Amino acid sequence: MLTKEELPYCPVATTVDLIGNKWKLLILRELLAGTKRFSELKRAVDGISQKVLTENLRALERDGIVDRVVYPVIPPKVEYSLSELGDSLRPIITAMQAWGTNYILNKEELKAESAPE
Amino acid sequence: MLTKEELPYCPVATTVDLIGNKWKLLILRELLAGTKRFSELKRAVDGISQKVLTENLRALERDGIVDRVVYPVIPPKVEYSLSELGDSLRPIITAMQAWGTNYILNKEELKAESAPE
DNA sequence: CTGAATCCATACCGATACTG
DNA sequence: CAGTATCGGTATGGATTCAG
Repeated sequence: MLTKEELPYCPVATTVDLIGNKWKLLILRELLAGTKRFSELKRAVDGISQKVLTENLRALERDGIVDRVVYPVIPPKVEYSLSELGDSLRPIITAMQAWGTNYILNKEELKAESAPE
Repeated sequence: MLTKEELPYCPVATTVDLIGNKWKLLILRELLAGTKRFSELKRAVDGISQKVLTENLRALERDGIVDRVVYPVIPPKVEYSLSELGDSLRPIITAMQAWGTNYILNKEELKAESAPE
């Protein structure tokens, strides 16, 4: 967890430091839909390797955004979910989802205009 | 009804592809406040190098998010601003700003509790 | 002032092998 | 299944130089 002294003073920069990379944003998208096992996340986040997924989950856990629960069974079962802090990021992902949806829609409209039927 | 997995492309992934990196998000933060010259951006975005700033501005320009206006004067003067599309990203940055502000505030409150005067 | 073009270090990431 | 460790290629980014 970062201490206050290590944090940049700009709120946007603070947020960017914690979740401002491709993989973390996509992992958050998945966990906002609910608790997921490691293998589920691996399947859901397209193109991510096991190593990178692990690294990002560790970072999110360290920063108090993700909770990790290990079930002592065989074979191992580990569940990841958002902490309260993590869930509070929802508006950011929601805004990105809304923008992306619009972007794709407008793109298709333009395509339909320039090449009707 | 289509599930997220069945869609050709995820809206969040689309957004992430266009602006999902540290520098672009910080550049957007600056340009949302208004038109800026290259040197102003360089100064405002802490730690960015000229090369990386140029590369990211070119990418944002290519994607229709940023407008670039060159004034044919000596010394050169180039102004960057958000296009309409770029400005439509405002809710995302605003959400990040709000979250970051809260995060910092809560952090300071915790600190004050654990070490009261 | 803006920016293109180098060179070069290192950060990142995929693949693989191995463990409990 | 979940995770660590290692290796090596690639991408990223910083510093510098040159130019319009």
